[in-house]
Amino acid sequence: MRDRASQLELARSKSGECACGNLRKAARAVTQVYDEVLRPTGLRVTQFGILGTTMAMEPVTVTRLADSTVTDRTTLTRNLKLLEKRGLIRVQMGNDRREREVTLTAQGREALASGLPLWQKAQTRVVQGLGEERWNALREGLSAVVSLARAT
Amino acid sequence: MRDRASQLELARSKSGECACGNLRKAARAVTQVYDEVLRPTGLRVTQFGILGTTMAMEPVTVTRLADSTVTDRTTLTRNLKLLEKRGLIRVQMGNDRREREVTLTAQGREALASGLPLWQKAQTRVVQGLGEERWNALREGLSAVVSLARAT
DNA sequence: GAACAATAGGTGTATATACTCTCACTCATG
DNA sequence: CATGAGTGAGAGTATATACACCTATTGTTC
Repeated sequence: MRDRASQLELARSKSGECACGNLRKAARAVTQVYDEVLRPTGLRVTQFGILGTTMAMEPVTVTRLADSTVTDRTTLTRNLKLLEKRGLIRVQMGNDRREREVTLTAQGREALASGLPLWQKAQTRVVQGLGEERWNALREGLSAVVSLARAT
Repeated sequence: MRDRASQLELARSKSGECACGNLRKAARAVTQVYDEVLRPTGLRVTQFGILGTTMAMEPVTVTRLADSTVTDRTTLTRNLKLLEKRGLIRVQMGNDRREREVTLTAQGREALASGLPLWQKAQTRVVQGLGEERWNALREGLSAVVSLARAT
């Protein structure tokens, strides 16, 4: 059963089981819901999320923010640049001059506060659609997956 | 309690709860595991997944493949182009000349078969790390999320 | 205190993703 | 069969993502 043909049969039968594929698929699907709802704000869910996390951690360095969101540091650098260009965040040198400290601007806080009801709308749609119980289970599963992947 | 300050307090407290943010975070984390393991094949998990899905559905049109993977059609077009350039798939005109039919090449089947053990390694790491039971619950939750998002 | 390791960050390049717009083709309808 | 609606696909543009490599600063060790 180790010949090429049976390997291919195996691949065919397993093509829908990939943990990564299923996670990415769900992320794409849900991203479209949130992006659609957030559209009036001119922000995507990724950007809105960075604003929220920054709010919760500020002042915060690029690396700490990247760790917290499980994003590559260089990815975050580029995402931050877009928000900075729009005047929603400030990125300035820290005491340790290797570090950059990220903070929200007044405009950024405004954008976050005014987008919150829209975010809540999308969130409610998903959470109620799943049901609280299922949502809690999913949330826990996602959290476990992240820990597991990071530990590797 | 509807003033700006309390809105911001709310945003701060909810910044970790976002369904979309959590899904995307988990997808990033797991993608790194799979991409790392698949590295010897020169394929990323996205590409490997497209090969697998194509295998299961071939011959398949671009739109049907896009629907099945919950990917925007234009995204898939670009992903397919990379695989075509490497000679792993063939994209040719269908009987309905608007359609493009995607099939695996011999080289594509070879890549899929030879990458399968590596994929299995990553998959096992995640599934066993979570435990079968939790993994099944997660899988079901992801599936529900996709249905829900698509229905919108 | 000079040399080197360690840490924080950015650039170049490549893939992944989706929206808008456009083109090509098919089909239904008169 | 002409014409317009509907369908399948690609191009232009912009964001999201990460790896390899690089620079600047800090800390450590002799």
